[in-house]
Amino acid sequence: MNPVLVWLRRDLRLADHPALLTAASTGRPVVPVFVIDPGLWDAAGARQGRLAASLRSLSDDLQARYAVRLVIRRGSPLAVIRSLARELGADSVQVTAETTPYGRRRDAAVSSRLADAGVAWVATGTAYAVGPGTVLTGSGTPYQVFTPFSRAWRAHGAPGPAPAPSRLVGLAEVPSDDLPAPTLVANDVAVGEAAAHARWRAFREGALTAYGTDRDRPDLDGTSRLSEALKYGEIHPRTLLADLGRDEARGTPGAGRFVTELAWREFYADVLWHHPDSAWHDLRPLPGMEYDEPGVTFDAWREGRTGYPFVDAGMRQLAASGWMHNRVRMVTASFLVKHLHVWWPHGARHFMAQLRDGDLASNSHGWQWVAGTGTDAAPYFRIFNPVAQGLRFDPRGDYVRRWVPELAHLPGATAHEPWSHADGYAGGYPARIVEHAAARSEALRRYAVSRTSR
DNA sequence: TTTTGAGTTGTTCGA
DNA sequence: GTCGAACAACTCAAA
Repeated sequence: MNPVLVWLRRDLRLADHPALLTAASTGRPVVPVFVIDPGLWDAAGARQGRLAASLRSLSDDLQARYAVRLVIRRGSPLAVIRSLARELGADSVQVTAETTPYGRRRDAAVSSRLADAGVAWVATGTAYAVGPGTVLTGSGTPYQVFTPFSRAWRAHGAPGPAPAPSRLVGLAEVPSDDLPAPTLVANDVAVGEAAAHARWRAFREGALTAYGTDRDRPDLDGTSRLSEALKYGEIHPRTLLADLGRDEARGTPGAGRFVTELAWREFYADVLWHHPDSAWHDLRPLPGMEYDEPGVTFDAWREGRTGYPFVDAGMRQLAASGWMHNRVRMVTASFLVKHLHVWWPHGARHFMAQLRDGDLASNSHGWQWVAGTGTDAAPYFRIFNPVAQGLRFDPRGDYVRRWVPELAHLPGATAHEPWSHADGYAGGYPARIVEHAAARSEALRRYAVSRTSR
C-alpha cells in the first residue's frame, strides 16, 4: 500500500487535526514529516529553540501513542517533499493549508511540482477557526474594519473539534535527520500539545473570569499565555472556541472577551491573506510622513534603556524570555513609532526576531494599528504616555522591578518615575533619551504634515 | 445610489 | 481633584 505523507508545519499536534485525520482515514501507512527549511529556519530567531522543543514533544507523542516516528528532513521543501514522496512511493501529501505570503508561494510551488510527478496534494483546514478569505461582506468584498468582521466571523461559526486519530500506522525504517536542539528560556511556558491543553484548562478554571480587566495587567498572570501554542498549532482555536461557547452559555464573564481576542487573530490573518504585501509595507501609507532612520535611540529601545521604566521592562522581558505582555507590546511599539519617529517595520522585524510566539499577521498588523497605517488604525492623536500607561497597568511597580533591576530599590509605583525620587538613579538606571511632551508634539506635527499632503 | 451610524486598547487641557 | 471636551476627518458596511 502506498503510504500517505503528512507534511506538518504550523500544526504540531495530534488532536483536532483534520489533515492528520484525513490521512488516517485512508487506512494506509502515514509518514509525518517536518521539513527544516533553511530559509525559514535562519529567519526564525528566538523561535528556533521553541520550535525544536515542540517538535520533540510531538515526536514523543507520536511514538507513545501510535509507535509512529516523526521524520525530520533538512532542506528546501521543493526538493525534499518530492524526493521523500518518491523515496517512499507516496502518492499523496496531506497538509494543513498555509495562509501566509511565503507559505502560499511555497505550497503552490511544491504542489505543482508534485502534480508533475503524479503525487496528489490535499490541503485540509488552516490554522484558523475560519479560513482566511472566507468571511466576506454582503457585497463579497473583504472586511476592512474589525467590528463588522468579528460579527460576521462569529455568525459564520466553526466546526467542533475532532479527536485525535484512534489509530495510525507508520512505516518502518524511514531515514530521518536529527531533531534540532530545543532551548528553554527564562519565564518559559511548558511546550507541547499536552501542556497547551493543561494551560488552557488551568486558565479556564482560573484567570478567565477576570480576563476582561486582568488581561491588561503585565504584573499579573492574567492571560492564557497560549500565543506560542497557537503559533505552532499545539492547540487549535476551534478547540478553544468550543469550550468558550460553553463558558459563554454559562455566563462566564471573561469568555466573550477571549473570543474577541481570537477574532483579532483571525481578522489579521484575513487581512494578510487579502494583502500579502502588508506584512512589511504600509497597508495605507501616510503620504509625506517623515520618519527617522534607526540610530542610537533605536538601539536604546531594543536594549531596554530608553529611561522609561515601563518601556524598558517590556523590551527586557522580550530579550530575556522571548515573550512580552500584549499591553506592553502596544506601549513599546507606540514609543518607537511616536516618540522615536521610526517606521514600524524596523520595530516589527525586531519583534519577529525575538518573539517565541512571533506570528507574521498579528505582529505586522498590530504594529500597523499602532502606526496608523493599517486597517482600522488608531487615531493619529492617540499617543501612549509611557509613564501613565505604567502607572495604570502596573500600579504597584512589580512588573518594572521584576525586569529592570536598577529600579528594584524603588518602592511601589515610584519605580515608574525614578526622576521624582531622591535616589531614583542610585541603581544606575539611564536617563530618559527623549522628553515625552516634546516627542509627542513632534509626532503630532509629523502626522499633521502627512494629513495635509493627503 | 445615497445615506447613515459607527469605528479596541488615549492624553491633555481647562473649567 | 474631577470631568467633559477636544484632538479630525475619513472610510467602511449595511440599509
